[in-house]
Amino acid sequence: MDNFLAITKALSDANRVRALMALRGGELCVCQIIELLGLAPSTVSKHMAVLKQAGLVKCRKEERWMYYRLPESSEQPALIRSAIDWTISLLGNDTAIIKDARSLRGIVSQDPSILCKLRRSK
Amino acid sequence: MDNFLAITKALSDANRVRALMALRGGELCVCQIIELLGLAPSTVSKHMAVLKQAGLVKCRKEERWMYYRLPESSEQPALIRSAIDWTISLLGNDTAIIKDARSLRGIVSQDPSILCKLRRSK
DNA sequence: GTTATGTTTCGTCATGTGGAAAAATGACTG
DNA sequence: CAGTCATTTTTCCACATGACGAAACATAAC
Repeated sequence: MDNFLAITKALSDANRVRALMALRGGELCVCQIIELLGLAPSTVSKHMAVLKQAGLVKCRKEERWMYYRLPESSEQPALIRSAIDWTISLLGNDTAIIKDARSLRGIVSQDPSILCKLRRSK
Repeated sequence: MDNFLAITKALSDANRVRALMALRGGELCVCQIIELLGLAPSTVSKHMAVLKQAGLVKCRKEERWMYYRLPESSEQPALIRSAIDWTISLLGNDTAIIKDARSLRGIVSQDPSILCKLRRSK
């Protein structure tokens, strides 16, 4: 029950769901998710921690950057796979999610360091 | 997205999930759900309203009693059916849910009016 | 040591959960 | 048929939790 509630709570916020769905195309750096959602770094960091706590995402640190990704099949309990599949099946055609996928194409085409520079200069 | 979030929010509270799962065996009167959850009537009423708003339950009023039930196939959009099936598949074997199913057998064996009388005398 | 990236801490505001009391609705009774 | 009782919902309030950003902190590259 606790695992289930951790998942449904993690999925009950629009920004977290957007971040989760954005990872369908592969891992993303935190600064790329910040750019996608348009939120403060601290807020995005906490959202990702909630998703991670629920088991819905994994992360790895490479040099300066923290990358988040969907768990691979091998590290995916049935509960998690089922939740992600369910979410994708219900939101794959959602307007906001499709819009995010479009803006992501622009975001991932740039190097993370450029995104960070641009954000600092705002 | 809004429908999805209404569902995940409704499913992110243990008492609401317990109430939803309790309806698997058929419709229940509010006073039976009050007995099952051990919460105040006003609290249970609000929980059921959240589930109803999300489309996860339907209700009908008969005489003094309000009965809640899972939506039938005919009145079940794919989004809802998928959510309920998903919840059942993940929680059907949950300890707390099984315990609830057991205590429900005692609760439904009594007439609703007896339950209400007992509660008032507490 | 300085700069860059992300997280943690802190404070604020909004939302959620809970119960008591009042209100709404339906049934019963003298 | 006015009045009471029974059941559920609505309203009100207290308290807890959650979302957000700014600033301080941690960690890694240069």
